Amino acid sequence: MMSSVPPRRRIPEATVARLPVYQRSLTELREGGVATVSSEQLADLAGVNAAKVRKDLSYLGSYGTRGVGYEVEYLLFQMNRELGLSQDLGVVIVGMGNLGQALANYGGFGERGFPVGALVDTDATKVGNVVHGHTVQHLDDLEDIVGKGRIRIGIIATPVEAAQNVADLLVGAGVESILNFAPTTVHVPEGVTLRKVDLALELQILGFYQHRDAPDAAVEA
Amino acid sequence: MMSSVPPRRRIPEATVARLPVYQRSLTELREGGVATVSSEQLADLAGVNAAKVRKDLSYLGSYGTRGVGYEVEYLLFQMNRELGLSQDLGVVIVGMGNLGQALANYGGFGERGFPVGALVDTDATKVGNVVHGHTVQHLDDLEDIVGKGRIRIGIIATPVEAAQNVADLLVGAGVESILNFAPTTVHVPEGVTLRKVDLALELQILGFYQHRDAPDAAVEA
DNA sequence: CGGTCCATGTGATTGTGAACACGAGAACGC
DNA sequence: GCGTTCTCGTGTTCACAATCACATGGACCG
Ligand SMILES: NC(=O)c1ccc[n+]([C@@H]2O[C@H](COP(=O)([O-])OP(=O)(O)OC[C@H]3O[C@@H](n4cnc5c(N)ncnc54)[C@H](O)[C@@H]3O)[C@@H](O)[C@H]2O)c1
Ligand SMILES: NC(=O)c1ccc[n+]([C@@H]2O[C@H](COP(=O)([O-])OP(=O)(O)OC[C@H]3O[C@@H](n4cnc5c(N)ncnc54)[C@H](O)[C@@H]3O)[C@@H](O)[C@H]2O)c1
Repeated sequence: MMSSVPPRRRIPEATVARLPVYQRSLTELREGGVATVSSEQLADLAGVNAAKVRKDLSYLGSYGTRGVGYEVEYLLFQMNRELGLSQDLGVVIVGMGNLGQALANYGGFGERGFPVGALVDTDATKVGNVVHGHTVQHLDDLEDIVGKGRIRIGIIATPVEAAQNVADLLVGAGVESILNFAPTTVHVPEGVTLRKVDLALELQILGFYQHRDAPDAAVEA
Repeated sequence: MMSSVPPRRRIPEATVARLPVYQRSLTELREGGVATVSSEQLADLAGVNAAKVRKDLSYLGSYGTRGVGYEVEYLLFQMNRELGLSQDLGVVIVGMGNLGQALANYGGFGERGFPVGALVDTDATKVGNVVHGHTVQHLDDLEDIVGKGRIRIGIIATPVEAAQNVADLLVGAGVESILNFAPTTVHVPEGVTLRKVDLALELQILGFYQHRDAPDAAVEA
């Protein structure tokens, strides 16, 4: 059959990054029993300006009502469809150290459509442990784990030295999206989406602006 | 005396976000005993292209040698100066749950010039505990903690409900930079820099592209 | 049923960052 | 000391994102 969703205009990357924020705000509104919302209200909740909200939402289609606003329920449905929330994408976390365990214990991923399907490590003292209901498995079994567990996304929470190797193994096992927490550059083949989260880097950016705004503070002992 | 550092051109935000990546790569090169590096080599290490590296570095000044490359040691010195690494900025982590503890146990922040100076929570069963050498203190004492500890940056690792309140308290205590991990929008007054890290949002972005590239996978049960 | 109101949706404009191409200039060999 | 070679530094061009401004069209009232 034909594709049921006609290929709308391509959605700009910057907009894609904001859609989940709107989605979160809309979900809160729905919980609160709010039926309709204006672009201005939504902008305030999401921390952006109203014009941007309207432009962003327009990429999804014309789901608002002029003079009134957007119906929360309907807009949320359309957004979830566009974001692909209709299907859950299983996640494997590689590296069960401080960070990996915190991530594994966090319930927020499953709630948002990303159930943690498997946990992996190489350390013999960690393999076999149960974390948040999942038994930690060995990296050597990654291919099986990913294949059988319908895993679509990999999270790298290993030390820097192992990151590239783990990424290669994830790709080899069929994972198409990777989120990397190790503070290093990893390369992936085309077709695989990689995003990185570097917490120390975030602090450095904050530090830069603080330094810039008050450079003389450095003088003070 | 006059300002020793003449106000060079304003550095674009996108460049600021990349400088720490270069810095990290340069540090690795220095460890490896490499004396000079070309923009192309550095680009490869940082995962960007050579032209961007040159442009970015040019905002710091002309520290390269044409036909040769950049002297690692000297460039690193200049970069650290620009990034303000000469002075350490103390960090307070608010919320000692899964994530907060993982952050507190992480040694990478101190190494990069951001020593964790204090840990804070409200839960009576957590206050008084020692995590990674720091005694967890109560949120009520935040103002004292920030003032006496020369804390300049606050990290919010509390549940969503508490995030805005904690941010307000941090600002009230004199913190000028905040890194927020709670998946919610928090507002801060002008003059305070806020950055957010939303891990579920990162997964949603990955999920979007995966959904887009293979939308029919949704059909498959 | 016509008029008014009001927030959306979107073309136009402005601003910012990425990519490109090439001139500038330092090292090195002859 | 001259020419060659190599890589930086940067002006220019192109692409994309933010912002603006207003026409559009549905809702609602009388
Ligand atoms: N903990 C934090 O808050 C934090 C913050 C920022 C960045 N990071 C980064 O996240 C990564 C993990 O940090 P952490 O504090 O959890 O470190 P950690 O040392 O506590 O844990 C690392 C885990 O990875 C496992 N491991 C090592 N090699 C592996 C491999 N090849 N395959 C699978 N597992 C492997 C180890 O056995 C260990 O359990 C590091 O790269 C760190 O720089 C952590
Ligand atoms: N754990 C993760 O991997 C993870 C991932 C993504 C996002 N987050 C977000 O990070 C935040 C923390 O997550 P978590 O898993 O550590 O939660 P958690 O429930 O384990 O810990 C929250 C901690 O904050 C403390 N707290 C509550 N109110 C406080 C207040 N007003 N002041 C100070 N402390 C307070 C609690 O006592 C608790 O110790 C949440 O907003 C969560 O959504 C966590």
